[in-house]
Amino acid sequence: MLNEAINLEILPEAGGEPERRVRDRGATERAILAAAKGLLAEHGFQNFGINAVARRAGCDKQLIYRYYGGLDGLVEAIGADLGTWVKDRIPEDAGGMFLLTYGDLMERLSLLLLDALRDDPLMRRILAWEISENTEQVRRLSEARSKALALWLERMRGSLAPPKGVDAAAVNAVIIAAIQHLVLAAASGGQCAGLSLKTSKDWEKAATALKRIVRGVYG
Amino acid sequence: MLNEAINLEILPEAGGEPERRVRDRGATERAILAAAKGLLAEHGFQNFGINAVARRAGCDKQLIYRYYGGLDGLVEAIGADLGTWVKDRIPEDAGGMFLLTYGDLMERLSLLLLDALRDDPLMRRILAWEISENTEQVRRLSEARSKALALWLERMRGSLAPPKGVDAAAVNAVIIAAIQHLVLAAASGGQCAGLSLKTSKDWEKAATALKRIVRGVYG
DNA sequence: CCCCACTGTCACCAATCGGTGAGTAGCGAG
DNA sequence: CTCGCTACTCACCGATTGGTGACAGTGGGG
Repeated sequence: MLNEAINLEILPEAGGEPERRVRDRGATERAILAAAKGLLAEHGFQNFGINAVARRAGCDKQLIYRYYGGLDGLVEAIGADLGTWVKDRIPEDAGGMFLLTYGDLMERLSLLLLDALRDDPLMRRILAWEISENTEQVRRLSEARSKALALWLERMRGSLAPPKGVDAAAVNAVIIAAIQHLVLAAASGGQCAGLSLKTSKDWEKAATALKRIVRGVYG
Repeated sequence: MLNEAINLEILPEAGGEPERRVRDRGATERAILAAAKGLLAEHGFQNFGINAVARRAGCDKQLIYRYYGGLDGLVEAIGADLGTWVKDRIPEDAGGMFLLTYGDLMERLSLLLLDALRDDPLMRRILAWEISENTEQVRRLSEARSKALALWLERMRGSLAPPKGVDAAAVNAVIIAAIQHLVLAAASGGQCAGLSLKTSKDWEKAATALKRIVRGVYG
């Protein structure tokens, strides 16, 4: 009743807006995906639902069920999109750089990852989601993300080998953990463990500390 | 209607349970607080709401409004409780240990923090919450948590001074970030950046890597 | 031309949410 | 015993959730 009244009032002549949704499935699918990604990036997974996505995409939620098979399928589609993260973020000249030692490499990689995460809200939200929930939905997404990350690292690593006597896998995991948490904490609270992370000067300090740590283990 | 039916079916004789809630405000308040903490620890902040807490506490949600002024007040009460975290977790003999260098201290602190977080589900959930949302609710909680942590660190530090030429605050923040993220990732996905974190053997590897990192910066 | 598949819309469902106002039950003071 | 305070419960509110079935408009192929 109410909805009817509102629609009748708003729809017929909304000031020369696009008079009617064009019948273009592809465009609609893209709009839905974009809406989902935007919603996730801007507001996180808290109020992420069918209704919200449909509202933002400007279409009926029924279409989400039809085209993606529901939220799960939509999330999976986002995960598939995540594969492009690598090539969007990789500086292609990485191979041509003068990375003499494994320490050089890891220092550079750490800072690159830090910056990449720092200006990728969607990836951050997914990361946070991954940490807060453990549903099948999230697990799929997480898998896609971690695969993208692994690919990125692998590609950057090239032929450089880690120093012997160090469990590089474990050490790198710890370093990556630090980077991810720093970025997440900064994005939500502006600080981490008492260290403010707002201004670029703050970030310089953090980056310096990170470099020092990497150099400490890898020389 | 439905609720009525269910209540009539379950409440009157649930196998010799306490026949009736005793009129004891203090006990009820404690029950509510415990329910909230348990709910948060077990299922996270996702389905954390008035209804869920009241259901678990076995009382009407109205009481939560009356005694705590709603969810916000309840969360605040949880935050206040967090102050006790320190004395529950601190090995009191810490001052008597042979911590000769700042590196010794930080190594020990790192491992202690790692273990403390590893078996404190509530603290982990709060940490995750802190990272995923930025409401006033969470901010208060976060403040309480970070104060507890700071107190803990301060108490452990004693009179040992960090080495000169190192931004200890920043470096420690990075280390703490790493620890927190490792524990969070492990608790939700069982791994971090490809490093499995399930068995105690896995954790030994992580701890070794962490030690190596700490020693790398602080010698 | 008509028909049918496809795109999109709408109305409705049960369930749950946070929140509130009104009422009941028990205990202690007078 | 009665009164009144307090602990507690209940019934309801509007809003929103995920989900479904029926319908409308359109365009292309027979």
